[in-house]
Amino acid sequence: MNLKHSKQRDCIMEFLSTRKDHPTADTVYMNVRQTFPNISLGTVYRNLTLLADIGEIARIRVGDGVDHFDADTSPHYHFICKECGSVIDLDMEDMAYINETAGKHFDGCIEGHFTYFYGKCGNCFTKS
Amino acid sequence: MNLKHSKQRDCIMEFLSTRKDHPTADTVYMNVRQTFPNISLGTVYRNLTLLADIGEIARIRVGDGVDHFDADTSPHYHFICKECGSVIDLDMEDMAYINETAGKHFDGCIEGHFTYFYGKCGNCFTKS
DNA sequence: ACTAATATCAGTAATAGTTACTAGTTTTAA
DNA sequence: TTAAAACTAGTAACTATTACTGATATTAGT
Repeated sequence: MNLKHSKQRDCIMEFLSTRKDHPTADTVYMNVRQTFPNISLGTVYRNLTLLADIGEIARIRVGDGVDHFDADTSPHYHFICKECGSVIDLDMEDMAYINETAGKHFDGCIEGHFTYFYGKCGNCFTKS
Repeated sequence: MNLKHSKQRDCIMEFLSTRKDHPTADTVYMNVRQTFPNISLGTVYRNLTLLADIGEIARIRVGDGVDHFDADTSPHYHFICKECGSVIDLDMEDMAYINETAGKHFDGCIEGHFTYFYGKCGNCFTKS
């Protein structure tokens, strides 16, 4: 896969870098349109997929049926607010050790885990 | 929500109880059609959603873009095989304590977590 | 710089999974 | 027995995503 430079892709990447809230493809689309009014949603999807494939960004699936994207590819856990749906980074150590807990009575090979936490974010918690 | 009895729902529930492999709505549909050849896919979805809402079954989202369903509603973790995609129950203790680990530097309220493990299942592991 | 190869684009159509609508059928409480 | 309401099959609609198409932009080699 021989990459060529693309202004649209740069713009998508740059936008994602400014955000810590793990936007969806649609949010990226809305924002990138301020720079490229004619950009296609397909282009956004194609580039997000491409960037995720080459490891520049991370695709995050939190079970809400929509893919979220994160320019921070360092391993970290996420929190999803049940009220407002926002996806927030958690500051906590890696839990690789739970893979061994899981593997104790399992005959296959456990390579890793996906974990996300849910509840109420700071904002929604103080409101209620 | 006042429930009425329904043969179709019974059949769906009964089929799910016989399976430990967390079928998708489509798999349920295919199998229930052997008893109700004219059952509608919509009916299957509606009843799976209803049963999940009242807590009779669990809806499992493992990030493959398809909802899986489980008649075993006791809390337990799942393993997803990267090769064959099968969803397998894990025999391991609950890890409620990781909620506190996650909450240490977080200002909201952590109520729970979703975790699933991935790798190669026993079958696919011995094959390779 | 020029050109050819090809990655990329915008626009649109197609797909998959799921939910919503509709008119007719079952279930069940009175 | 009956009538309200939950349920059904069939179908249309919806959402998120991917695939297709002909035109455009990028880039390596001259």
